[in-house]
Amino acid sequence: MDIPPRHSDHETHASCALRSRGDDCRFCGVRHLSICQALNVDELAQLEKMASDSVFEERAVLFQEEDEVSSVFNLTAGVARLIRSLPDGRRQVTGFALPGDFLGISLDKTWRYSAEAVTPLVACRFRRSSFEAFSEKNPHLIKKMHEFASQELNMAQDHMVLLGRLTAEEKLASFLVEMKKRWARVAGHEPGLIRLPMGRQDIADYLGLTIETVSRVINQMQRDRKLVIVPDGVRFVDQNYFDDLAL
Amino acid sequence: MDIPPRHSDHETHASCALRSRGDDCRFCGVRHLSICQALNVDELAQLEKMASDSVFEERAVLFQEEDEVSSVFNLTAGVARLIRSLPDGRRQVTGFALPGDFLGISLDKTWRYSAEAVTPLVACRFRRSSFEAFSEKNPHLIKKMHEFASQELNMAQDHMVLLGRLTAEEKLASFLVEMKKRWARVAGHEPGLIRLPMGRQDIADYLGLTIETVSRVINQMQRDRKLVIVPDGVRFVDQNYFDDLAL
DNA sequence: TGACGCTTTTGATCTGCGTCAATGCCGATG
DNA sequence: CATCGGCATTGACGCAGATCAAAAGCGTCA
Repeated sequence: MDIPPRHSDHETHASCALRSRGDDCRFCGVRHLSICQALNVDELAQLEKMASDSVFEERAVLFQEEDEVSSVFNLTAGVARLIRSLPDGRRQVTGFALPGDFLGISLDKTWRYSAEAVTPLVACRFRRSSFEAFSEKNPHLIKKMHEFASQELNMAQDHMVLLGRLTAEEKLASFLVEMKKRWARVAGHEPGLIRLPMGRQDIADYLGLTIETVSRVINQMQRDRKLVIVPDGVRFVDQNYFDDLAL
Repeated sequence: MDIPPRHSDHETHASCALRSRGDDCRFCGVRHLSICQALNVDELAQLEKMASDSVFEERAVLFQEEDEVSSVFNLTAGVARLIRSLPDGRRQVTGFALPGDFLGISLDKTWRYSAEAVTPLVACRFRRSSFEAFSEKNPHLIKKMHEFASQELNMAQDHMVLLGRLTAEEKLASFLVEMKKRWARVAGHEPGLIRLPMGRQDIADYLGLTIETVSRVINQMQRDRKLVIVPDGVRFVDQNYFDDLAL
């Protein structure tokens, strides 16, 4: 793959290979998953004029907690971790963003979390000011954003139950079932494989556990023939076991 | 006035004494706190025609998880707990609703959590169908609802950090600081008093702890002269202690 | 006034998961 | 191919908070 010249830190602009949206929003692979589903072809064409594809390499920082929101992002390829940090270094991963997910749904002035690329990723980027102006003129886009935010709120509440009331084994089972469901929505995934591109530490910080506990529980599940660990993820052997344990 | 079906034997209709909105939304005590702040007097008058005050007594159930959303509520007086339950009885309190809070912001078809009155409470009630129709015609109301949902999402993410990464002492400190801030916005609160109308079990289920731990930590704080426990709440003695510990 | 029911507090003990430490694994690099 | 650095795994041990149990407080009611 050819690597384009860098513009800032680890960010680059889209080359053909990683270009997911392509040159035409109408043929965007995540259009039906993303907030763009609210738009007709005309509106899509208008929005496209404001968009620029951005490519981030692994570990690149999309934005930091407290930063001003100068751009919002529509993820088209790759995975990002969303992080809240405490002054002493403790971290909570509040979520993982997958293709089709929108970052900046709240239209707040500053980011309340950081986002980092877990894998190389591509995002459709809008300047906040342009995007906000466009949404002002398209109430049904606001409505769609509200639907997406509501969905996120529901997921956040699910996650509160997980963090507050589940055991380590239940947390892992819920996480794996969640990832299985979410990958199933993404075009081009291999059914059966549950991709886990994030490291054990990210999983631990997502589930309110330590890396050691995550490792122990997953490996115990493998020993008990509930799953097999494969490169880049896991495969379920005993789906019922997971369905019974998961939230 | 046409009233939607009741969910609970404990529900009654508003009497003068508990009536908070009164007969005129323009003079509503929580108007400036609630989504109604998005509306001008004309719109307010229209919305008022669709509203009915509902009074719930302590422990009354406003609605249950999985129920169809037939009404949405704008809390005008009192406190509610919002609960997600697991099949085996474990509970997570996902939040406490205070005056000015809106229940039903997501416009989902079914409730994702239950709501129960912690104190006697009054809510301005709208049939979902009417409210949704009204919001369709008033895009700036949708925008305001989106702002409120975004704010809730931020609070939910804060709470994930609390549940996943704070110690019991830090959780209690954060909770008390949060309640102090939230009561400060409600008209008629006594400054200095942090009202805790919810029981220890509710606090425990909110913080992902047991009732015993909540009791022990609060009483230890009192022994250490960080706060004093008073009827219906606590008072801070050492504000710095709480500011340092809280999220 | 005393008995009842419910919530809170307090004490004793237990345990799930964290902490600390070592080892293993694997891809990158010279 | 050997070395290195980052991540994952595994084991031994400790502790924060859960569990179990009992007592104390407190509002209600006959």
